[in-house]
Amino acid sequence: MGEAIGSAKEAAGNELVVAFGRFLGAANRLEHVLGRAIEESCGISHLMFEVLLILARAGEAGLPMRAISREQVLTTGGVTRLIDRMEAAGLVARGANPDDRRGRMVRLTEAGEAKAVEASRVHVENVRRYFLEPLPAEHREVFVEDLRVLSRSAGDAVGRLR
Amino acid sequence: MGEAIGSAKEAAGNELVVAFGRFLGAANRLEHVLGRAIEESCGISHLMFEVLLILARAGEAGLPMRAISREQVLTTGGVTRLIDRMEAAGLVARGANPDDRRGRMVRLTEAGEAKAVEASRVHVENVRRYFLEPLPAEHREVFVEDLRVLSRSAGDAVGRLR
DNA sequence: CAACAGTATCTGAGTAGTCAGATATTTCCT
DNA sequence: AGGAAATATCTGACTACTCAGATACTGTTG
Repeated sequence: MGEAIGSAKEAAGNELVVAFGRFLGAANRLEHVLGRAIEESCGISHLMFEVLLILARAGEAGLPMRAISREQVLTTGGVTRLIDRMEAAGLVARGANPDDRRGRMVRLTEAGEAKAVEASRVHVENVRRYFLEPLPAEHREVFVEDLRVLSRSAGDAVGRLR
Repeated sequence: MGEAIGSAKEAAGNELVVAFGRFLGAANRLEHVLGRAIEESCGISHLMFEVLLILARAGEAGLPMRAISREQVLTTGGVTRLIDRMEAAGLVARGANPDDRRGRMVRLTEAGEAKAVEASRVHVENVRRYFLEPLPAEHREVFVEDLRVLSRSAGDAVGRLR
């Protein structure tokens, strides 16, 4: 029975597909534990952290909700509820969208900005300490470029798939 | 305010950390849509698919539940419930563990094996079509090795972080 | 071997997402 | 302008996880 799977993979795929599968799993687990780490030291979920970063980039005026659901792996309903919680926690504020009265703008509060900075520090530090520094030295340079290509290719694939 | 984040990242990190962050997000989204694709064409969730593969590798005797929660991003409680559903769907069966009467063994049913093969085909085909084939030709070869290093490094990081 | 710490699984309660449908507003077409 | 189709957000009902605590067994240690 193991053979059945093995041969299905052999027939349709190759080394690369298998390596890719393992790799996606590993990346996922890593993001998972990095998210946990932020949660424990900063008290915000991984998704909240991503939203804080998105809003920090957006500046003073903030963004409509829809912009957040587009950048995230979250439905619009999920964004509504996530922003509800972040608003309750004082990290963001909702306001009217002057250009479109269906929509609303979300922007960081002061506390939200502070939390974004704090969580970024923790996150960057974790990535460095637990992933980058232990990386075999001969790979560190090569990876910058590969990571870019991988990110872009993965993004393209996501676009094609949905 | 965008500056605050920017400089926090600059201070603690570098190109690599930023590239890495974008990349992790992209990998995650990709796994997410690949999971969706399987769900739509095979009627099983992403996690069920992973469990099917794990059990297919394990062979006739199956595995104790604990082995599954170790390979997955799932708590033991989550595994109990996932296996409950898979059992209800006829994909796996639970049995006694002769070596340890606290635990139970989980193994694939015939239907589970068939589903594993079916879902593997779909998944491999999706990875090839949407990710690998569009990959710039000059990267395809290089990546096999890099993916391995990345998978291992990510796995190590996960181990260190938790 | 009795007690106790440890491990495997299950379960009740709580939380965070999904989906589908409601509402308000905009956009586009004629 | 008038009305249909599209879009932005919110909500109720549902699902699938987590956490903590219960139960049952195992392994260790004095």
